[in-house]
Amino acid sequence: MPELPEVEVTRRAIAPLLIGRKLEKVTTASASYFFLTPPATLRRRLEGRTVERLERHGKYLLASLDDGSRLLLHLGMTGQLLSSTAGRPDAHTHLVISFADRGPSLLFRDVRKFGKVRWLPPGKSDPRLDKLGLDALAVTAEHLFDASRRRRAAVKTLLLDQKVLAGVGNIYADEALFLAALKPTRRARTLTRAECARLAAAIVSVLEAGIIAGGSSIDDFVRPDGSDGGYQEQHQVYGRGGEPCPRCGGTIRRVVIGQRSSAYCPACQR
DNA sequence: CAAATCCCCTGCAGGC
DNA sequence: TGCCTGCAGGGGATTT
Repeated sequence: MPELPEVEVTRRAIAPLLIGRKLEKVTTASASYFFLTPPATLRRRLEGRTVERLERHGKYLLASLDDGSRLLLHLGMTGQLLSSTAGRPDAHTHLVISFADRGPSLLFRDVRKFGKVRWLPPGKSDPRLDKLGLDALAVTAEHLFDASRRRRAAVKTLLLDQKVLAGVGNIYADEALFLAALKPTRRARTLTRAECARLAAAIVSVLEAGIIAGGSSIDDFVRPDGSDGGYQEQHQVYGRGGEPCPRCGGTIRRVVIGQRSSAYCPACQR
């Protein structure tokens, strides 16, 4: 499932596929939950435009076009942005963008349709973007400490709240909490400044390692060239409930926190 | 404001 | 073999 590292890996890979190229033809699937902007409007607004920049905000991608408008993309659970050199469009391909230079096209596939695409007129933003908290790569101990003071909820819930921290999802939350030796069920407001410092460092560490490894390829994530990321091989606890803890050998426990499965070592994480 | 719940969607694993 | 159920989960909307 795409989180900050997977979105960043995707951004870096598709930036050269988008920037400076003129969008010639946009092909869309039928209207669905996926399209926040109706397909016909999307085609009309995009065709003929040139992409100038491609930025990441948390788990969102934002492409700036040459008329001042912007294209907002979210990969949801199973979204993939692919070069046409990596595969043909199929029943799960909702968007195909071809370019005036006749080079490789860009495909947006998403099996579960939790992904989103929206065209933003010049000068207009989107509440989804406006609500985002600090980018997770820039997290600090102070930020976590301040944000957690009024929170009775589990620290893991805090990490998953995109209004607090933008980019962390279920995998990297579990991995960061393991690295910081903090139990995911700990009440956020009970964290000390020292623990917040450990947690902030752990978050940055696992996210950067995830980017370097090319993301975590579980479920559907693949890189835009079709290759798998490698970070799943470095997962210490995520998806490993019942297996031995890599640090102490005890058994990793699986619990549900805020409707999400979580894995942690009861001995190592307090 | 925080927190809990439901829902969108599809593929797959497990049970019988 | 095949049907049915439950589960995975980002995040918005709604309710408490």
